[in-house]
Amino acid sequence: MDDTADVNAPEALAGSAPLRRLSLYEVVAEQLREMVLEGELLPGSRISEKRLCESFEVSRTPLREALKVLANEGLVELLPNRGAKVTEVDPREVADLFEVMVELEALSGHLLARRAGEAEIAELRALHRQMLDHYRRQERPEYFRLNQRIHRRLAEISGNGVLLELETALNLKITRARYAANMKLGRWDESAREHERILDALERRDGEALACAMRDHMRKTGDAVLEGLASR
Amino acid sequence: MDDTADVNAPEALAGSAPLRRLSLYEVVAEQLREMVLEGELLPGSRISEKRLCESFEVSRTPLREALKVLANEGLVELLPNRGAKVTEVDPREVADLFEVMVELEALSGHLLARRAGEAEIAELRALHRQMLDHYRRQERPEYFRLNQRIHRRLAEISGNGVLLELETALNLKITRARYAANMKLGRWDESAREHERILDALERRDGEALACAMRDHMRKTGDAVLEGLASR
DNA sequence: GCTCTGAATTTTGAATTCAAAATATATTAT
DNA sequence: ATAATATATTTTGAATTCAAAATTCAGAGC
Repeated sequence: MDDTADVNAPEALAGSAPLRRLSLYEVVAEQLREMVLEGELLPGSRISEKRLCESFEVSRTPLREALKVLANEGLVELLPNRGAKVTEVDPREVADLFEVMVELEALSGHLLARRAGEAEIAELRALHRQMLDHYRRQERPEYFRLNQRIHRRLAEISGNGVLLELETALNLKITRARYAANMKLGRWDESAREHERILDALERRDGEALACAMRDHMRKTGDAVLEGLASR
Repeated sequence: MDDTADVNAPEALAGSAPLRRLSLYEVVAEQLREMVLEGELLPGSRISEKRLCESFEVSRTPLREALKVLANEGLVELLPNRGAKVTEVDPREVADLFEVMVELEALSGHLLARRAGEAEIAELRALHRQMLDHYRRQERPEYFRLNQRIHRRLAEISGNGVLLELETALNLKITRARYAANMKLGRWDESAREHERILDALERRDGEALACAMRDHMRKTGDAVLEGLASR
């Protein structure tokens, strides 16, 4: 307990400080989240508090608080008196997840057709065009990023805060399932065409068509992920 | 730090111990949850850690862990460096809540019609009859309890774990909104008739009708709660 | 040789302590 | 008397400490 020199490293994130009123446990939670999502911490593996404390250079208090947050998000499991483990990706649960997500997307579609402003539709169209550019240039990471951003924007513009929260939360698990299925993004072309359909319906403000398009898109994504999970 | 005699009170919950491997923070979280739901801690009020620690007779560590859990459930808000406050009941958010819940109920209905076993349908019918008994005898608390139990059972039997979790989580906030609207249960008669419709559709295994009935029931509940909230 | 029992060690749960931020109070100058 | 600043107190954030539970490992018994 004495070989590491500086226990407190206050110069850790010095330099630019736009707004860093972040509690320590929030920083740790975000790091952990990423590690779990990207598979750096493998599903099913036990989490040693000591190891993580050392790697993050924080005490156990904020780490344990962060673990509680992650547990509520369903990324880790807290076993009584025996620490935490990363939750397994259960295909059954993933199926349930998509079954719900599909309906949330449909609701989103109905709301969007009613509530989206002209400016917002234009913004989405612009994002869509950008994404297509990346598609043509085969720039996967950028494509993926824009894809995510469009979906988030759609949820935001539907104007229902609860819906946005739920979609965000479920999307966490979906992202994880994707990684687990070794398909950070599958179905480039198909997916792009489905997005086209979504944008079209939105511009026509055809709620029913939009709901169907979004529902379909999510359903197909789900099928692909589940297939990927099955063939491991 | 000296007037209270025993800091550690190990004889707190002695006696019956069917299984008590409950972490302290879980117990505290459950207590807090109840206090917030029942309005014992008023919306908007600041939470003093010291006061609560003393009243619960625990140290700040488990209390703070519990607060983090409640924050994720949306019952309290964590302000950086200035503690926690009970979240306000925002009619706008409650409206969003029901907008989503209505669709989740519809999904639940579709799944139920497909997946419920005969035995489970019989069980639900039995619970329904019991509830009607309490209705006839005007036993409000028992009626309310059965009502809740039926809804939970419906969610369970629909066989989608994610759906069950979401409905449970959202139901927390709905319960809180009900209390805030001073209507622990409104619409006895209407509600009973709607339940009748639900049971009928389920016994006929008419997915469409069941989804409609459940959707309607939730929508009407929402309208009533929102009306109650508006007239405060 | 294997299993079961029982210490020694490690790991977790919870209380306490220390430090920093925020709030309240007092003091002084205008 | 009021307002602004400085100081004291309280309250929160995070590290440390202490105790209890679980795990590991050794040895005895079969």
